[in-house]
Parts: sequence; C-alpha cells; structure tokens
Amino acid sequence: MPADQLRRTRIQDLLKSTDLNREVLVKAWVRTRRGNKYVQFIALNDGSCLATLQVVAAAEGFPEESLKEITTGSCIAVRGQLVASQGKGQAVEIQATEITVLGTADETYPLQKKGNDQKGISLEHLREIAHLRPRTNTFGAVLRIRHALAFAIHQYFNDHGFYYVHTPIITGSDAEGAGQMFRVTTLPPEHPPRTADGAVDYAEDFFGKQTNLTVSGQLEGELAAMALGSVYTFGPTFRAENSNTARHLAEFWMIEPEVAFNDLTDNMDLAEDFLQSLVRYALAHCAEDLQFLNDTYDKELLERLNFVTTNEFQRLTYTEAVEILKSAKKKFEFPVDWGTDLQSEHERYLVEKHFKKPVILTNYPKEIKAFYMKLDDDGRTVRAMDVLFPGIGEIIGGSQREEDLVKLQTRMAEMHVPEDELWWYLDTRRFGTAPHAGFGLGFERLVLFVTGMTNIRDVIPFPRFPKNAEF
RNA sequence: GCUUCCUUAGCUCAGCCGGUUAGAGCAUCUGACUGUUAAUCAGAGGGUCCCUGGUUCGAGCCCAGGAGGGAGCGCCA
Repeated sequence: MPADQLRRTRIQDLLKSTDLNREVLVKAWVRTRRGNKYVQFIALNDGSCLATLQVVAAAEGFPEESLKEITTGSCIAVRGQLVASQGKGQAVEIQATEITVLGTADETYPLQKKGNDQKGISLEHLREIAHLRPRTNTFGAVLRIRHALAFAIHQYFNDHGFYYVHTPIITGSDAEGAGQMFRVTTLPPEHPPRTADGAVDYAEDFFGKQTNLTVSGQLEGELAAMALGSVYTFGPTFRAENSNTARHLAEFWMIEPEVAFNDLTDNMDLAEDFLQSLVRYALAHCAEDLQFLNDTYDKELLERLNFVTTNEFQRLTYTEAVEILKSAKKKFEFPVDWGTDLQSEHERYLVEKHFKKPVILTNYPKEIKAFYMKLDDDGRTVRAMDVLFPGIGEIIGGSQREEDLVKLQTRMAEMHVPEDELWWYLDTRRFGTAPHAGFGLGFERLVLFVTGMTNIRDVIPFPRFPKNAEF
C-alpha cells in the first residue's frame, strides 16, 4: 500500500496483533518519553484501551533535539514497523520511521506523569480539570466501563423482548412525586408577563403552561407498557434537590423497565437477573480496566463483582427487616420502628453486616412510598421493592403498580396528587387496565458499583451537582 | 439544608510551643548516560502559605467572618 494511504490502527488492535514486521500508522497522545541520545522510548495512549504502546525512536532517524516537542500530553502520528519488542515490558512495539507532531503540550499541561513516589493527582483535583481527566488511566477505565454497561443494558433488553421507548425530557406535569424539579421556561426572568392578579402568566410561555425537566420517565413508560408489553427507558433525569452526597447528582441517567402482566416477584426476578447480567458483561468485556481499578483503588472489587453474579439476592419484607434490626445488638443512631423509613445505617447493616449480600426489601408501609404502588391485601403495605447494594445503598427502587382505578384514585386523594394533571395516566386504568410492574435503576450508581469508585461525581464525565455546572 | 474536617510550589504533602531567609518527593528546565519500563544520576528555577479583618514586638501557625473542597447525615436512583 502506498505510504500516504496507510490508515491508522488503534493501539488496542496493535497490542494484540500477531501480524508483525509490517508498516503501521498510530495517532495518539504521549504519556511519557524517556531514553538517551542514542535511543528514545515514547509511551502512547489513544484511549482504545488502558495499556500504552511503546514507540522506539533510534538516533539515526531521530536525534534527541528533533524530539523536543514530543512531551507528555502532546499528540503525535507515528509511522513505523510493528515489531516484537526487545524489552521486557511489552510484546510488541513500533520502530518509528516518521513522527509528526499534531499538537504540542508545554510544561503547563496539568497531567504530567507522576513519579515513583506513587503519588498522583487526587480525584478531587481531577474534578476541577474534568475537561482533561478522561486522559488519565482512571477515567479512561471508568468511561470505557460506563460505555460497556450502557451497551449491555440495551443488549439485555433487546435479547429479552423489550422495546426502548423515548420518554420526554421536558414535562408538563409536576406531580410525578420524585423530587424537586428544574423549571423550563422562555419567559424573561426580569420582567415576565403577569396576569391581572400579578402572578406570572405561564399562558405566555413557550408551551403555554409551566414546564419542568423530567424527574422520571416511569409514568410515560407505563403508558407504553400498556401497548408494547415490555418496555424500558434509558435517559437523563433531573432532580433539583440540594443533595450534597457522594451518591447523588442533579443530572443523572436512569434505566426504567416497565412490564405488563408482571407482579412483584416477576419484578424482583427481572431486577436480579438484569443486575447480575450487567456485572457479568463488565467482567467479561472490561477485564483489563477492572483489574486496574482493583489494583489501584479497591483490592476487593473483582471479588465483590464475582460474588454478586454467583449469589442470589436476599429477599425479605420491610416488616421482617424491622424485626432483624430491632433484635440487632448494634446501637443505631436512629431508632427502628415499623412505619418509619429505614435510614442508611439500617440498610448498610442489613447488606454489609447481617446478610453480607445484596438485599431486596419489599412490602413497605404505604405511607412512605409513592401513590402509584399497588396496595397489599392488608391495606397497610404496598408492593414496593428496593434493591440494596453494598457501598451504594439503594441502587434500584420499584414496585408493582396499582392497576385498579378506584384504589389508585383513593391513594392519589390521600397523598394530595392532583387528578387533573394526570388524567392521561388514569386513562390506562380506565381502558384495558392490566397488572404491571417496573423499577428505576440509577445508571451512575451501577457504574459506581462496578468500577469501585466511591464518589458518583467520578463516574460521569461532567457531573452536575449543587453550585457546580462547569464544563 | 445540617454536622465535621481540610485549604502551604504545577501535583502529593511536611512545617515543632507563635520567633531568623517556608521545606521534601514527584513534575518542569539544563547536563550526563548505548534498549528504557512511572528509567537512572547530577544540577537549577519555581511560593499572594485560599481571601478579608483582628490579636501580638512578631502570624503559615491564634481569633472572627467569607470562599472553595472532602467525608458523614437528610432527600433519593
């Protein structure tokens, strides 16, 4: 092939290639350069995998002076022979014949290599340079795993007969009951049009009414399930809560399957198989990245992931959980009483101390759960389920839905949910209602669990949280 | 929103009881070195000690207020 038609090969493909002694072209970012006046070694990373490719530049072709611009962080194109490496750290390397600097990076590049004192840039500092952190090993690994999990989610549902439905991001309802919402408006903030009594006149707004960013696609997902049978949503979700924790974001991605004719047990079966399949997919497809995270941050990560894929989740009712907590020897900061919601410390005790495995809690008191959950026969509890994971807490929240129109209307009245805003939702119970169930999985919480990262702001490229919308 | 801790070189951190010119490792720069593996060796440059005010003969250190960040809690996914 003529030299100028040579196409670039990804480093991932070169590193596993057995077709040696051929000319290749690589385009990538420089991690380090070292050597002497006779030979120089350049470690290259193009993001296709964690590992770097070693480029050898011999002095005959590349006097040391000519490599001055090849600094940590610069981007170069290398043409050369792919050969077996003489060194011990790698199987193959490139003997360079031509190096072109595509982009320089001077000494102010923030991601200079860390030294042999093993101390690198902290995750906290990397959050302040989130535009560059994908170039680190850690964020490369996290972002590749995030991608793999997103892909596995679509594959799982496709393989199981689910249809992907796109629910709206702008919603005209603020009655979904999942938290504070962000307003969406085109009205001028300084001088909005007013009605005769002085209130802001939203009839003048873009949609002719107040609108918000969605807090959940569930209600629309239910509409689709009542036609397509098994559906799921996977999209961005927004909560304007002033939550300052390592497990909350103002903008996050949520997966919400909804299945006609499923009851609570079917729902639990789906959640458990779904989660196990996703973890299994990551173990099979992200081995190198997971090994790196295991070695770097959390020595028990792989062990924990394998454990989850091979052990059944512990299922018990809220009432049973309260009994266990009441008889526990541990002293809790918050008392446990039937009817109050469990605190983080209680959930952590059940998952990490008592059962030492993922837990699915069901049949919560109706007072502490949403209006749309199906009432149990005793009239006190609802068919809710929360999946609790070690280190994460609630990773899934779901329920069998109330399919009976009258019971649903009664619950809405009790919880002051206005019927007129959800007339379309109630129509599903008026026309051909059916038992159905579903749940919401926080995507970033899943990525948090699989990567072993401890702060949710480190598993999404550009996190949105109170007082921060940089980048 | 609440509790608590932190903020010193580009990064990661020391800094004694409040006392002379604020230190280390890494990074960067310069030089040496014939295949390195987060190369090695030698040298050099690099500081608004987060900001404002106060106490004191004297403040990186003590006090007050503010800003930013971490961890935990609440809300939840």
